[in-house]
Amino acid sequence: MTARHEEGKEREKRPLTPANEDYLEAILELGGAAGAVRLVDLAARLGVSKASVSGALKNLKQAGFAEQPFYGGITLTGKGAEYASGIFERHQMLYHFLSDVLGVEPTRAADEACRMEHAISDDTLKRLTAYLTENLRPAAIR
Amino acid sequence: MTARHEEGKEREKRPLTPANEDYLEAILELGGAAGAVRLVDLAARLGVSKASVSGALKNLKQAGFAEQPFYGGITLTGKGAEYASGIFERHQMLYHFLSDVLGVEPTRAADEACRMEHAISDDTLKRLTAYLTENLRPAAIR
DNA sequence: GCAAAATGTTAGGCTTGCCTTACTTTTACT
DNA sequence: AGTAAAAGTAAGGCAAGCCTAACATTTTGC
Repeated sequence: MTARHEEGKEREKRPLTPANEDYLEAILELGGAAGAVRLVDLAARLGVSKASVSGALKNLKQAGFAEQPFYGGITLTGKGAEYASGIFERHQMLYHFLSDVLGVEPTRAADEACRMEHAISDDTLKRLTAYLTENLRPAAIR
Repeated sequence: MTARHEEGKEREKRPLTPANEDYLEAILELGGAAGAVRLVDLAARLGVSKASVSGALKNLKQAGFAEQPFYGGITLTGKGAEYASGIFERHQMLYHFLSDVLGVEPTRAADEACRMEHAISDDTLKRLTAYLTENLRPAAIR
């Protein structure tokens, strides 16, 4: 969308929009890597309408990240689970950094982690994880 | 826009959209706190069309962040300069962390800092700054 | 001082994401 | 089995941001 952040070269493309990444992440969180989730629960979790979930799900299914064999049975494909785990991990690491290291208030930390998790690359995630593991080990890695 | 990140309570509202924040930041970077900037240069800097800048500028002027007394003379108001500085500082600190602390490659670090700078609160900025200043002082604070 | 080049603005469109309202389909309970 | 509740889909809208093309204005450079 945004032209100013031109993905000119091969700047580690993201196949999914931030919103879609959120949906994927929520499926993982509600159902685990294999469990089935209901559309209605996703809507409640994300605070959006059923219609929004339905629409987003269409993309995820087409792109091969999710499946829905019958009424209510939304699951992740292998590819989807892997992708979702990546997002989830970004969230955890950012939350950990904000909350445990910087001391940001939990609610705020969660909120900000949610918005940053779509911005960092695999490379940065790896480095952040290493940094947090090596340099500081407060609380536990969650 | 997004409902899922409900700004329900008083969750430190941001008066400007991320895009508008980018415009403001670019005005600061091109012209300094007081210097005048041309629309065309903003467009080039941000990689968008003149029309997009013109449109965004209308908001910024109406909201009292920018002024344009004559052809090409785009400047920041006091309020605008302050706001822009805040965004700029977020960018600097995030870049510093990514690049100097985590060792992320400069181009990538700049890119990711750009996208995270709209997500962090004043409080987090303060904490991040303190953390970087106290715990690590690699290279210089830039 | 006047035409050409540079600059800025308007109008009209497209995409993404989200919402509401009104269906349809499935499940669940008696 | 048959109806009420729950779940899912479709249609129509809205706002943010961006684009192009056409138009208006201002500088510039003979």
